[in-house]
Amino acid sequence: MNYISMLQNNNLKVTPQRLEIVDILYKNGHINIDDLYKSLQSKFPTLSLATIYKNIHTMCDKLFLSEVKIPNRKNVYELSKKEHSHIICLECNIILDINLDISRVVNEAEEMSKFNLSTSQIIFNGLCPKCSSKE
Amino acid sequence: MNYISMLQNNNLKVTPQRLEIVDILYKNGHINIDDLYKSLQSKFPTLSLATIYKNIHTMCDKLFLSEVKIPNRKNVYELSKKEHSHIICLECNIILDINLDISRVVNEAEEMSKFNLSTSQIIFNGLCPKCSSKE
DNA sequence: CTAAATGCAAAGCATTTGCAAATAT
DNA sequence: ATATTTGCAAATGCTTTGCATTTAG
Repeated sequence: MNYISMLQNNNLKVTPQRLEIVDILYKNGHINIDDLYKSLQSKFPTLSLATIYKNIHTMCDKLFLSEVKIPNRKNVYELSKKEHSHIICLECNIILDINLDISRVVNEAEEMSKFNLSTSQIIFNGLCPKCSSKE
Repeated sequence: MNYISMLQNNNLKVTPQRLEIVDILYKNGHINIDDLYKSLQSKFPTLSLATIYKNIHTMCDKLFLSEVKIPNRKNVYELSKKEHSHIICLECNIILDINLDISRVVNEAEEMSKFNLSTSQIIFNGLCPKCSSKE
């Protein structure tokens, strides 16, 4: 699906700033506000942080962006997609998506807690292959 | 293990403020800075937020407190214990600990990613039994 | 042409810092 | 007696708001 219709479907005007924000998110996967700001500076020298905050929040409200809260780190944002887990290298800080079958664990959690579960967040921390081999 | 030796073992002086903070954490399980502040007001009318922040951070640094980052909520703190997951009611906001066997999922994540995993955070969202029955 | 978005400056919160006074050991 | 901790006030930093100007549709 292309960014333009994604914005239009949500009654958001297609501005160059928004297109670039979405493009950066698409290419980077996960990015925090400051890095996003830095990435946008060259293309939009006058762009303000306020614009980024406003856009990130409207897009999160429209549910096509998601906020990811990672321990000891600034929040990062990603384009919403099928529920997935995150895996983070404690050395080089790379963040990857990973699709796991967690149904067993969810079922166990429901049985134990008697909760009716709807969503979950899973973050794994460790060392990526490159950083592992350097130790 | 008692709070006093927990503080002493970490070269922290045993002040009434610290004892009460730890006691509240022990009784509440999970609490955010503001609620902690409110809970302490009656016992310590002059206690300042700065003291809470300083203490929470030194205790987190000493690793006997842990910060839990929950989507759409303020960070909460808990006494460190065996790794466990959290389960949160979207209706009444209660936060519970749950001990699950996640070894299969961790193994699968390691195989798929080739990461060397050390820790993980898992948060489940849903409705608790009480809130489920009200719907 | 109109409603929405941008960008600036100011305001608002949450958190941290500096420092004098109080306290634990 | 000394080093640490507390609590205040000020400072910092991140995020939001208000508003005039610009832009998309």
